[in-house]
Amino acid sequence: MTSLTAELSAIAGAAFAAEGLPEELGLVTVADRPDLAQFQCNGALSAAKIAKANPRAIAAKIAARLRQNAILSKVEIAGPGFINLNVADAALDARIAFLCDNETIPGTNTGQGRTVVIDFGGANVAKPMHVGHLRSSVIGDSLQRLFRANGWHVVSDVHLGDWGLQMGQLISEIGHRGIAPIYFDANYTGPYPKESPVTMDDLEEIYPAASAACKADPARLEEARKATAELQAGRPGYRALWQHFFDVSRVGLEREWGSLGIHFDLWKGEASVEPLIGPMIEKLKKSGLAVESEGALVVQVAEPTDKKEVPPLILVKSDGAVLYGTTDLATIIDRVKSQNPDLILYVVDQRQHGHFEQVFRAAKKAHLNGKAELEHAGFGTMNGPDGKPFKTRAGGVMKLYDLIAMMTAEAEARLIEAGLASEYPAEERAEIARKVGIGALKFADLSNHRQSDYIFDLKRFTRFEGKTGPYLQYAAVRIQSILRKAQGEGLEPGCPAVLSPEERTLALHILALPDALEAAEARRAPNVLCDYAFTLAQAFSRFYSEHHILSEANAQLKAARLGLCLLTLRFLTRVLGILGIEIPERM
RNA sequence: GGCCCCGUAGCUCAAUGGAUAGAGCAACAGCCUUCUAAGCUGCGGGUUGCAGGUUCGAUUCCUGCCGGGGCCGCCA
Repeated sequence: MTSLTAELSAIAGAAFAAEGLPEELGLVTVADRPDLAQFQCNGALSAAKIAKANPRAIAAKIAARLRQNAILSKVEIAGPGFINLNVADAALDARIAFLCDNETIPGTNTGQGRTVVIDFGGANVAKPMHVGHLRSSVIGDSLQRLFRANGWHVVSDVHLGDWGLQMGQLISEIGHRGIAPIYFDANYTGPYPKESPVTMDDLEEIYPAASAACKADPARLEEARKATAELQAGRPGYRALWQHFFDVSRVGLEREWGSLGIHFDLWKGEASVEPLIGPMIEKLKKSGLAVESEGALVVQVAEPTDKKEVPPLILVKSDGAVLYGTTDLATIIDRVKSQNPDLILYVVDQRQHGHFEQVFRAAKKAHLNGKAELEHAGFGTMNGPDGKPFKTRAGGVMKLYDLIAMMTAEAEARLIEAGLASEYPAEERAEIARKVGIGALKFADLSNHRQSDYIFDLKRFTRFEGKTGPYLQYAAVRIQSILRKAQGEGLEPGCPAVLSPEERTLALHILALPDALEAAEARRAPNVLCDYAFTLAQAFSRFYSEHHILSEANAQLKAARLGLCLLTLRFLTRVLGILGIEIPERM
């Protein structure tokens, strides 16, 4: 599906070219002034600079050429040289008819089969997911859906944190507690029990205790460091214990992400690239990139042009253990080898920007990244009402599970409060509340600009009025309801025709989907799609309040309007789907 | 101290260098014997932190300052 703006840009581009001007000047966008026109082209203004000519004179020449084209019903010059354009209703009808005849799900093909690896999720083994994981999960998932819609081959990888100091902390804590002495017996080499000595619940208690112990006692921290290094060096008991942590955690994490409708293609982690680390370090040493500094092995990544001080990337600590920069580097090697991607996208907290800069520089210096662009798509934090990162009332970190439960409960309270879904079976109402609660949370998160922080506001997010997830879900549900009723009356949706201003605005917005998809991809910005979905729902609401559909006497007109309902529903469902938001059957 | 991000309506947030800076919430005034009023229509609301610069044109790009957040070698 190509957008109207793309079609018009091509037409205007040809006109500029015919005047001996750059074709790119023909870029046509949706008008900033809907009161004046549907579309605009600002190329004459830029052309004036290039050709050192009067912009209005250039605009006049372009306009004369554009008027030859039947797709345009209006071509006007305004202000210093804006070219304002309207598209003929017949042209709109033709394009809408094409969409109705084709069941293909609208998307674009900016990807053209290129491969992108998207690294998101950011969870750690043995640690419950908390609110800090929400944004990476929700934004990352939306981006993987978006890139797929745009014709990319997407490989999503959860890249679990499973190889750092926290593993050593857990191991040494378990050693202290004497829970499973067999794993600590240096003389015993296996086999080890198949059953994990700890459950996920155990780990959730043990990890904070281990972390606190290390904070309070330097000796314990030293122990944890030693255990980490030994784990990485391959001590069998520790490896076996580690495998139990991983397996137990994965079950819990899959359930948790599953409840959010989020899935990963790969469940790799830092540890999975462990076999690549040794050879990588050898190679870096040989090439002279890896050098010793203050007892550690590092790669210098500072550039003479740097304004700031860029610290070296540490590959191996003085105690022999590796850091996440090391595994990140090895992971690039793994991904290039197994996927040969064109792009690797890291959906990780903005605060780690410096870290990725180091890793990317090191990777490029060592030519590890193949043909892949390396890009950090950072995001801001979800804050509490005080503007500081979100905490529970007690001041602790809120678990993601609890946050979702809170959203769902609030959504159900709102449903009951509004007297909705009250006659539905309790089970269905709970399912609606789940979809609405999660939809509210995702939409609130995604509608903010990715890089900025935002304030969590339970009441505002779950509101059914305004720019919220529930409003959009409701808009879709309402259309579904009309179509169901129509079906009950034996009515078939027909091909829409643009007859009224409301229908025209709605049709124009439907045809603008590719622009939204492309802009969202280019900026890695789901909020663009949130805007699109909201504006689409608003345009539909205006159409809906202006034209009664089922009571329309003219059968042909009724079918045409039902067709517009169906098309709007398809597009709304599609966009919400890319945002990872489900629509209930009814509400 | 150095560097990065942010500062837009009362509140929460948008806006590839373009016209009169937009939404939502809140306030006010209308619209339901008809498809779910969780909606629609109308109405206000701004020195885009401050001061310069580049440009025909700046919320956007550059410089400085003020304010908030973050990062700055052996955690992730």
